[in-house]
Amino acid sequence: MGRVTAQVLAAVSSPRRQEILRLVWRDELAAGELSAAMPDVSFGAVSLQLKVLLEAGLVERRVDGQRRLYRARPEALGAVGAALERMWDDALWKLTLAAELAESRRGPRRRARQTSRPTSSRSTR
Amino acid sequence: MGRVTAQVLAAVSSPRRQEILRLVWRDELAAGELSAAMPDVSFGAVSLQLKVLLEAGLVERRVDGQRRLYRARPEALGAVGAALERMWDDALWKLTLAAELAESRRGPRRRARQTSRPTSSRSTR
DNA sequence: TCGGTATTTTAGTTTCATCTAAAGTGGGCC
DNA sequence: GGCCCACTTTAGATGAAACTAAAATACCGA
Repeated sequence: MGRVTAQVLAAVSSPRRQEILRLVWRDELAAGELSAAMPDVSFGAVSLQLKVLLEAGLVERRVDGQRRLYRARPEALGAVGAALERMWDDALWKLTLAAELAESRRGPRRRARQTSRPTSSRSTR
Repeated sequence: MGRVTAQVLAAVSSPRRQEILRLVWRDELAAGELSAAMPDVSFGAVSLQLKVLLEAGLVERRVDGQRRLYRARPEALGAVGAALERMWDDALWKLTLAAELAESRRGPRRRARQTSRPTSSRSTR
């Protein structure tokens, strides 16, 4: 099991990054697919959070053509990963997720999407 | 075992609060004794962090005369608590703590201590 | 080489956690 | 009451995290 360091705790403490981890916990997703699943933040913001997670060793990246596929590394999270899974299974958690994300917002409030939605690319690969 | 919520993760993610938790992990300490053990922050700052930990259920408070004794609640942290203990045992952690505390500082930089050091009160109780 | 798509990085903005200093609260003792 | 002591809370300051929009980079196919 991976060692839980202060860096790991810091990376996992952000609701936004928890959301990303949940989305790539079992299956890998392209950065754009992740971004599409989180309509309230820009692609750039997602990419920056992925970088944080990558540097903490909490996700791994695989190149596929022009796409970058991300997948969580649960083994890096050890006991904290199990705690996250329990959190996600918890019904109460689902009810409070939106509120927590809203609370955790620090940057400027969103006005419109940066780019037109990624056109559910199915062609590459 | 206590449930690890997003609030709990947020509370343990701060190096300053990790330091506090470590100090009251086994034995209870008065707020002033805690503050004396952390000479680089004011009494007020310690009190505020204790409040955060208290509200997250990670410490408990006991009144003793004019003193407030704090003790960690490891059971509230479940497996994450064990991860913390491992972190504290790690030699590398000790080397990086100071740096992380420095990095995590957000408020104004310290010039002098707010009050004269608590005079190692041994009389009450 | 060119154009399009996918992603990352940069530059600049906003919000909030953390801090300090000082004021406030409350217990204990004379 | 009046004083001191231990602690908490408030008001204000500061810096870093998280964000957006836009520019830069990377890869592919024609």
